Amino acid sequence: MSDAEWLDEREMAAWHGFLQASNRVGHHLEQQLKEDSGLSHPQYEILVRLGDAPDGEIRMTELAKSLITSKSGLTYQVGQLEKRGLVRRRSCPTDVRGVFAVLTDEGRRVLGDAAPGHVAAVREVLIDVLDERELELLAEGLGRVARRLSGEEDGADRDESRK
Amino acid sequence: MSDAEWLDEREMAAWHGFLQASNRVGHHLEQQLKEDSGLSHPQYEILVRLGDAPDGEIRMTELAKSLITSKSGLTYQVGQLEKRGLVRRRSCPTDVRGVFAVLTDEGRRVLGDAAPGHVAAVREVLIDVLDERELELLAEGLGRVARRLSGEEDGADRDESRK
DNA sequence: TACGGGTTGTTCAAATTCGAATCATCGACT
DNA sequence: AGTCGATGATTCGAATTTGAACAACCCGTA
Repeated sequence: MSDAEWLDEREMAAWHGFLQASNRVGHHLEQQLKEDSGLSHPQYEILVRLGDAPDGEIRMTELAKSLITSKSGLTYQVGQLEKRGLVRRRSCPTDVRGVFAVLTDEGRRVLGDAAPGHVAAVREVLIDVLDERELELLAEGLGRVARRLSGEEDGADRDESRK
Repeated sequence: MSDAEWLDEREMAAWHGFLQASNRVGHHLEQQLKEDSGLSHPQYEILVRLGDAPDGEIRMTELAKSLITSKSGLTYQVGQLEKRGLVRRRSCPTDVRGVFAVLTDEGRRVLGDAAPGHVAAVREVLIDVLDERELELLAEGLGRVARRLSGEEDGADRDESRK
């Protein structure tokens, strides 16, 4: 790992690009979603997970872990979605404490309506701006970065660099 | 550009990786900063910009544009920093409406204290996880992505549906 | 000089986020 | 069964973000 204490030209460019892209892309998509579907990005993500899940239902905690929000944040957002009738709560039969978030028909419909536009936006601002090579390495590299931080130590690769 | 309407395997991986990495990295660094320096990431970024600027001062609006926050958000954060004595406000001599945010000596000191740890964290979670090639393409690709969204139309190329 | 459109920064209310505290329950172990 | 530590989800308050509304001001132009 290069020189401690500072970043060289290229490292700086990568970091800056990453930071800027994160913010701008996030912002842009937030707008796009809210404008086109009246959904916030967190809400959209919740619907997507539920849409992919078998029976369209997932336990709250599991949902919170797959997303980035805190548990309380999820409680809030699911509450919002419930108000709009896009999601329903169902208590878990085998564990009284447990709660499933369930995608309603209406929720599935709204998700279906929102998805194409969102995907198009993602393509427009990110995917189509990158070439094959970049896309490939982005997926690989950032995937690794994300995995590192989620498991915190999934031992994926024994890279000794202790910290 | 592949098939409209959806993302193929690799595109999906790139998008997902990007999204996850953005969130996780952002979160992680937020924690690191707050823990080590008592600064939020937005606050740290304000200090950095001011630190790089000549005389350590920048006009509010310009600062808001370089960051991602709204004008009111900046007003709030600068207010917070002012409370801690890290930043001072100075009204612009040539424009009564104008306000400069100025880095104080204390602010410069705090920034100096915070920077090494933050850089180390950035290196740990992002830079050192990527290899040379990835770093190169990340800088280039994401730089392009960010530039696209900031200028909104830097004349790169006419953006018809046909990217 | 006076006009009018655009700028500058702040204030305000509403929405969202987080973390700590809370409450009830689960599960393993004695 | 009975106890104890961990877990699931919510509630609460504090901090933050945003957009709209606002007040004051700049400047080019007639």
